[in-house]
Amino acid sequence: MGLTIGQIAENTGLSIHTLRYYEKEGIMPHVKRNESGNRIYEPEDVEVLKFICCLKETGMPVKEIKKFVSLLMMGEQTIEDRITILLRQKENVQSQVDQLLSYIQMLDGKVEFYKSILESSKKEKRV
Amino acid sequence: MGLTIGQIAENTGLSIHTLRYYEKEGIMPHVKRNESGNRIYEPEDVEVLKFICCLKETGMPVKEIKKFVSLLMMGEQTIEDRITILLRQKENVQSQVDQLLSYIQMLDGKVEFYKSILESSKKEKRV
DNA sequence: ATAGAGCCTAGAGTTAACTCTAGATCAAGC
DNA sequence: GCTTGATCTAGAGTTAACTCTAGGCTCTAT
Repeated sequence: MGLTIGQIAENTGLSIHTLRYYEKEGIMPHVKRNESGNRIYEPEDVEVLKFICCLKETGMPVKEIKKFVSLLMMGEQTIEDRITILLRQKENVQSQVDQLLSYIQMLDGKVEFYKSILESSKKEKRV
Repeated sequence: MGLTIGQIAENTGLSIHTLRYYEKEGIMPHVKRNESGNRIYEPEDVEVLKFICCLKETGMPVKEIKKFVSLLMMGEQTIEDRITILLRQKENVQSQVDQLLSYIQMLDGKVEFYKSILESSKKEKRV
């Protein structure tokens, strides 16, 4: 068993092109092939892919993801390095969240400002 | 009074090139010039620029920022449209935040998993 | 009056991350 | 046996958002 590239594209939202690109670039470890050379994704490949998407979506550049994946493929002696990378990434994401929350404040402030302009122009018309 | 492009670059962190590019692309309204043709940024320009940075940092593409800025320049009759855009952007940012928080969970989960591997390999050595 | 700093424009170049194309294989169904 | 649909590779093309270059002003300090 295992899924074809088309099925994976379907249920990750990534395109087939992107999946092949990820593999070519070493962002995704090599995936097994069947007799006719087609990629077959096993459940653990799907897991890895999802985690890679997490790294990507939180803004880790492809080059660094590549580094992380190469640690992955080197086995258990790289676990401490992987922890270090992930903890740094987590801090990173946390400060992104803080930034975004302050931008929400800013957007809100502007909306309120605009609303107050609308209010006062309504009053003017009423006068 | 007013600030030069170099001073603005200094205190926004944007490069001089980027500031000119923003103006050329209509992302930033036209800035006044002095007698010798150099840009002079007034406090209100700085305000607008900061807000543009907020839109950009929250993921609004340059094309849409452009649209927003053109509404800005059309005056008060576009305020309702601006509110609509900003509220949509706010929702947008809120769901980014939610996403990021769930990714933090995921990173944490992986770190814990790695730590448990380290723990159990320590025990093995001790045995 | 000249050297240097900071500014100008137009337009070319770069980078990251895809995205697509061409030409080929291969298994399944009519 | 032939078409259709999914897959393959290598490599070219695209897009967004800058980033830089060349060649040219203008003000200030020596």
